[in-house]
Amino acid sequence: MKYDFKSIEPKWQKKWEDAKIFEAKDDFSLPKFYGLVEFPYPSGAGMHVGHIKAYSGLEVISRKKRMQGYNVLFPIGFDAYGLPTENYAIKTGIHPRQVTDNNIEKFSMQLRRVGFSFDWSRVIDTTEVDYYKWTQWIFLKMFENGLAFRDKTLVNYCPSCKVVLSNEDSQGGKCDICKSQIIQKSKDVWYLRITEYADKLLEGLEDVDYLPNIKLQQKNWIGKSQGAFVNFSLACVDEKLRIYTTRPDTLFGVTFMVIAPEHPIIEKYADKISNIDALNDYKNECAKKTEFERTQLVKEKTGVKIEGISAINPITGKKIPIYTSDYVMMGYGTGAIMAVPAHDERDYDFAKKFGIDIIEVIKGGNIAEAAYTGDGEMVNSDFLNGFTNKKDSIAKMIEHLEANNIGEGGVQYKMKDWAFNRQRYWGEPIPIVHCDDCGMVAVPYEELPLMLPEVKDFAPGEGGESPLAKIESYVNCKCPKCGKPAKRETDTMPQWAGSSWYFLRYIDPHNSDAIAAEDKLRYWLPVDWYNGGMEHVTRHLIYSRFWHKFLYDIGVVPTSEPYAKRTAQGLILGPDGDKMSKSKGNVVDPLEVVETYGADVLRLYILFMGDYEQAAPWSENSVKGCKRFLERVADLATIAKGNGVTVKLESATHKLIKKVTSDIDSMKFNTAIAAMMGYINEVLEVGEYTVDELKIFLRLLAPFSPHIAEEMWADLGEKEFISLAPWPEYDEAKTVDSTVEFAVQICGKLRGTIVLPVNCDKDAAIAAVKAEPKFASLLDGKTIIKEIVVPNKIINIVVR
RNA sequence: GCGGGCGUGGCGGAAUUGGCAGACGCGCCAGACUUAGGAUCUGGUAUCUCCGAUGUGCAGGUUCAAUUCCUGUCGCCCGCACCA
Repeated sequence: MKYDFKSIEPKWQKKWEDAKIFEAKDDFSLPKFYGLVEFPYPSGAGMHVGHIKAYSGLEVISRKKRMQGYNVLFPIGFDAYGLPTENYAIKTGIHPRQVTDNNIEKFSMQLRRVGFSFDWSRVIDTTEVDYYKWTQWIFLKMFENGLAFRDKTLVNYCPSCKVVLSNEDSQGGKCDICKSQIIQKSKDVWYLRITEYADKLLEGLEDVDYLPNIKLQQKNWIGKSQGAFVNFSLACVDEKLRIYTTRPDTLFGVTFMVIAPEHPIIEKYADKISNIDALNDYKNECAKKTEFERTQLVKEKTGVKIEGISAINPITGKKIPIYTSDYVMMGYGTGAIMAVPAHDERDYDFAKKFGIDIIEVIKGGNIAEAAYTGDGEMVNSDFLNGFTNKKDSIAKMIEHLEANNIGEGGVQYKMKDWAFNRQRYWGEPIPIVHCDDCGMVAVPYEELPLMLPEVKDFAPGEGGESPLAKIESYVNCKCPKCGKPAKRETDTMPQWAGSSWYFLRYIDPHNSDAIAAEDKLRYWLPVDWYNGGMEHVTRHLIYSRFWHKFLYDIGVVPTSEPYAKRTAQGLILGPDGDKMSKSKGNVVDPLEVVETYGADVLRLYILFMGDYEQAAPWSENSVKGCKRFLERVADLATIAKGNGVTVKLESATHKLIKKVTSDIDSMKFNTAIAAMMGYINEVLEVGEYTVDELKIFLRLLAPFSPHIAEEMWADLGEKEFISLAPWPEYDEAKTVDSTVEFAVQICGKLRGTIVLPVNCDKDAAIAAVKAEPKFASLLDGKTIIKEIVVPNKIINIVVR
């Protein structure tokens, strides 16, 4: 058969679509499989080979599951709100709606051209009214339950994008979108109280099957720590300074305190502080630095002593000085710390620089040289002296603190509440009305969706306000509560909003009464397998788990976790081994590969290039290798004759079914493909093959390269789609040969091999080796010390 | 700094309850077919002082047997980062 992929591929893509064979059925009696891939942001650049890799894994798994009789939901959609589209609209004057529609059309065409078995009847677009109505609905539910609130705080602000960013979007002090330096700015901000779900998000990890490093990253992100809150009395004023510490048992070693430059106590007692100007100068200096710069200055500690007020160590009664320093952050704990210079490196550096006492309370180090952060016996600590286990000493101290009303045990999280608004046009409008009398009032549910209004100018205002603020007809409204004139919230939601629940909408995408029907949610949830990039495992994955857990708590969804299993694919690097980027000119266009080699080759190569979870560089020559393989497969049609089995190939065929089946389940696509290649090499060597055997092989190949599989399947007279044909079964007994080649070692050195019956017992194996002249000569005149036989693998005779 | 991972031919990578290192593919070499070959086919391809020995970053250890386990060390990658 001539391998004419250019005509084969579009033909079968059309047949699949016409027959709707990949549409999931809402037949709850069938076993189900819900495979989810991260839906793309439809950028103008079109698809990237990385998208193909991200989807190909679950594509193969879904296709196999379908052939195994599962009712498979394998959907796709578009996460279409976002800044690139809006920026493009500002630049060109084309409406973001138009830009989005064009890009989605382009992506859809490209995805179809690769032959993915997505259910196109369930496509969603987060910017469509029918979709964002429910995004707003969930927001209102959160508002109703006190999880969405407004607060004035210092925020990460990108002066270039003119937008407030979450901590997650401003990592390293750079804007996640345009990479420019972010600055700190005081602003009214919407938050989602994700911190209230910190424990649930942490505990939920116990019950899900995520890759271990993904779980770990989530744990680190949540950053739970156990410790205690301690209230330090201040001398001169009637005030307690509250701190958080993970080592309350080192309280006897506290020789000073440090508060963040922005700590409110400075302003509150400004009249008592003699060097208030110096403190304000220091604070202003710190405000100029971004958080990034602050965290970069690890070497040299800076700070100012607060003159006029000091603290009292609640346990020793000693008066200790208070300093302000930017190594203490307002955003973590209470913005104040007790400093234990002997046992904390930062406190040690600070104490050395400012000449503060250092008191050892844990034995084991040399505090004249450096802080000792290890474990050891407690000393200089009164009732804690002699404790050697840190758990015990901490427990004892917390007991003491609580008994004397000085403090109490408590926990802290690194994770902060989620800044949930953007001053941008292309996002979901926040359905809230500001009324002078009633405060913040929710738009009534029956008025949803709150439509995004038409504007002429998409650019944000100079003051950083949303473009929506310029539209008076939108802003001015009546308070839903009291009916008086009121103003609408003009900020929109961040891009993460729509993707936080999209997997629920696929289950029932056209439902106008609910997110999805209850019985459908019960049947399809949880997502059985979710695959996506490592870059999303701390933000999107945590946000969407948070939303899901909230929806579970209010009875909307039936499972506490959205995803039963989560994996991540590795990057595809450029041919030069660098990360693909336009500026480096090493980007591979998947559609060009489809044009030149075919979609089947592209899919096969991307899964063959290496371990699915590892990064691997692109190699066009290897693409050609995959092409050659499929051409050889096409030629099998001329070799295959008759029915039944080819004796020489029977066990090879059963072994192959076993290998491919188990390798797909564990995402070891590269070795599954290697096994298929090896098998075909063997078939060509044997030179005979039956149609029955070819049909088995084609079904194994079908999830990887479905078009050629369909074509050859049809050529063999099959009337149904191979995509729906039953997955081949293997007979375990037939996966073993009657004889097996043992490696023969003398004293652990390989001396040759010997063919013996399979499962041959130890004595017979040893006897066979001794009977073989080439081994016998090596044993001549030696004393046998030990004889080791590993069944069907190795025979080792140890001699002296 | 803390946490996680990795290190195997010229290249991508196989091989783990410790059991024949280099599967499969690329590249390369030789040959066949050919006016031609950047097509196809056949054979070869870890290294060396090649009837033998050596070899999975480096140095040790455990074992009949180590890519796999242990100790030390070097190098690279990723995540978090003054988190109290």
